[in-house]
Amino acid sequence: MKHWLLKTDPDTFAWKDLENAPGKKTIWDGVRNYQARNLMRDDMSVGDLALFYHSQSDPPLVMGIVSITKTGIADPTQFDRKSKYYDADANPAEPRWMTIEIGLERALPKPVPLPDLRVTRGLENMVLLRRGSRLSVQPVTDKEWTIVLRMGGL
DNA sequence: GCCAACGTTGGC
DNA sequence: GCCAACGTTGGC
Repeated sequence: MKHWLLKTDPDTFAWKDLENAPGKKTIWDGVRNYQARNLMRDDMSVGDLALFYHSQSDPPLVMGIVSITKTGIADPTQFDRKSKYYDADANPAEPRWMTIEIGLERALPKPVPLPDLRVTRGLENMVLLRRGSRLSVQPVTDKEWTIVLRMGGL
């Protein structure tokens, strides 16, 4: 089983939105970056776990744990003219933007602030902490996973 | 609000 | 194929 980190701007979709979603599940739509897409399409499996991270908050926080509940989903927003993620070049026969469905596993008892991650030994190479890192879907090593969960009170 | 870093677009 | 211009992300 692999571990991941999913970044989201809470103004767009927050942890509480996941808590309120039917079945506490959601399609992870709107990702428009090829590297992120490739990770979701090629490397994620049902049952993998991911950290749910709020960017653009003060401070940015790791909020909780989600699981990958479905893979190989064509992001419906690419075909939706009314969506801000609409892609005029997307072809329904060969969808460009593939995504996943996630389900809530559990909230971290203590959400972990980004500044704490930055000063924690063992996380020096975490993708999230790399300079200029903007990737919204990232791999997390087993070691990093264990450290972050412990910081979060698990 | 600022701005560095990054990804994409498009002219050549 | 190069690279300048542009738009976006996201920490601060």
